[in-house]
Parts: sequence; C-alpha cells; structure tokens
Amino acid sequence: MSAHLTLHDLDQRLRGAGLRPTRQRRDLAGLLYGDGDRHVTAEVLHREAVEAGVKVSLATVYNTLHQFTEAGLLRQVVVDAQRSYFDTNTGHHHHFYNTADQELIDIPGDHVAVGSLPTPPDGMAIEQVDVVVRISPNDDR
Amino acid sequence: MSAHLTLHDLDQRLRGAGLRPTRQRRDLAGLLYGDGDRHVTAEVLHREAVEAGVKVSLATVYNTLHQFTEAGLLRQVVVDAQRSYFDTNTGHHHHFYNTADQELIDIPGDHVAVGSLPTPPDGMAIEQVDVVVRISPNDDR
DNA sequence: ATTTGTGCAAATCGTTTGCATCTGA
DNA sequence: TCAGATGCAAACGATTTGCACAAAT
Repeated sequence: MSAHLTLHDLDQRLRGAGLRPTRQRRDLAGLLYGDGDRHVTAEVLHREAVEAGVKVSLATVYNTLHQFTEAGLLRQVVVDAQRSYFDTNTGHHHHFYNTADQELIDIPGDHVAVGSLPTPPDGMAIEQVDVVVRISPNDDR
Repeated sequence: MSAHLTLHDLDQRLRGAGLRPTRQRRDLAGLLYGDGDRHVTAEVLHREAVEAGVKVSLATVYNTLHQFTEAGLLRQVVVDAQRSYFDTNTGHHHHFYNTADQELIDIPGDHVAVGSLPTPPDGMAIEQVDVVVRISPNDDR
C-alpha cells in the first residue's frame, strides 16, 4: 500500500491519534508503517531501530507500543505466553501462528467464517473474537 | 460429572499417562480433576494446594502442570500474555475470556463453527484452531 | 513556562533451572 | 537399588516503573 511515508504523513497520523509527534515516535512509526503490514515484538522493533541508527531505549519502545495500541494505531495479538506481538493491521482479521519459528501471518477477516457463536454470559458483551490457527512445518517424507 | 475420585482412580490416570503416581502428583490431580472442568494458573493451583494442606512447592506445580500437559491430561490455553492457563478439558472446544476478571469459560466445540479456513502456507499443516471470544461486563444504563 | 516524553537502571513478576536430597517401584 | 521426583533458592527474560533530564506546545 504505502510505498513511503513522509515525515508530514507520520506527524499527521500521530496527531490524529492524540499523540505528540516526538522524534522517537515518528521514527518508530516510520519503521512500523513504512512498508505494509507488520507483526513485531518490542525486542524486534528495538533492534530494528538501533540497526537503522534510530536512538531510542527499549523502555520507550514498550511505552510507545502501548500508547499506539491504546490510540488504535496498533493491535496486540496474544499467541505466545512469553512474548507480546503488535500488529500494524488493526482491521478485522485473524492469524496463522507458525509455532516452529514463532511467526505470525495475517488471514484476511473474510477468509474465516465464525458461525453460531454462543450467547455470552449474562451481563457480558463480546469485545473481540480472535481466531488463531496454529501451524507447523509438516515433516513428511 | 465426577463426584469424587478415589486414590486408585488417580493412580490409574497417572499411570495411564506414563507418570509415576507420586504423592504431589496425586494431590494435584485430585484438585484438578476432583470436580468438573477447571481452568487454573500455576499460582492458583499452588495456593489451593497450600490451603488444602497439601505440601508442594510452586516449582513442582509448574513442573507437574507441564508434565500433565505433555501427557495429554491438560491443555494449555494462551489468552493473556502475562499468565499461563491450564484447562482440564482436553477435548475440542473454545473459550470465552472475561477480560475484566481474567476468567476463562468453556464453549463447547460444537457451539462454534469455524468455516472456510484458508489453506495454510506451503509445507505447513494445521495443528490446532483456537477461538477466543473476549468478553467484558457491559456497563449500559 | 508548562506539560509531556524519554532514558537509564532498578524493580517486578511469572516461570525455569541447578543441585542436593528424598521417594516409589 | 536407583532412576526419577521434589524443594529450595538462585537465575531468567520479558515487561514495568521511578525519577532526573530533555523536548514539544
């Protein structure tokens, strides 16, 4: 979709989400939204930032990921008990999770049909339905 | 279902799974399988054990939960990045997850229909499909 | 000027591990 | 007997937090 985002684009997106466009937020947003949909962990994003010459601490990466999530710019995906993934695709969709190499792959929302959900318990409302399809390399042959 | 399991029942179950029936495993199994399906975290099970006068360390609870899981007596459920849940119901089913109080509730397998899954990427096989319906108390009115 | 964000290091929390000691078959 | 289990405390890894300093409005 987006080939490259200008500095101005990023500022707009941050302001639109009610976040001050600081240098680190802009840089991180650039890494996150610069090239298609992504799934990152804090560690991975921090490493990328450092490798890209962006000066930012791991603590700030964590803070920023959570702020982005609250602001609706990211979505958190729970598939692994030890690690938090953040998805730049905030729309309706589900995931393949490759348990062998811990990689997440998007499944477009309309490629999974969840039918006949039971009524939630009394006084409860459905917030979100997550479908995780766990996959692994088949070692036939 | 099971009103109360005898010591012998527990031993049988453990042996059947290829595990030596030690005192702590028997005691923990008693807590887990004594009364219907349950969802526990290591912390919770350890606390219950201590309260029930069962002498067992937290480390052993962790070990035991994992051994039971490998032996097919339990199933691990990933719904919260910070905490691991173990489900005594190992059959095909899904979950409601109450995000307000971190409670898991079973949804019978045949109450959720997942249709038209996309084909997994090349060389990959589906291991399991997890559906988590996140719910929270609705604060209307 | 004031508010908000950042970096660092220390603290936290769930979970795992090393190792000496016990226990079940 | 003796392989396998357990307990304890220390180690761990991911994440959060406290606080002094820096940057944005």
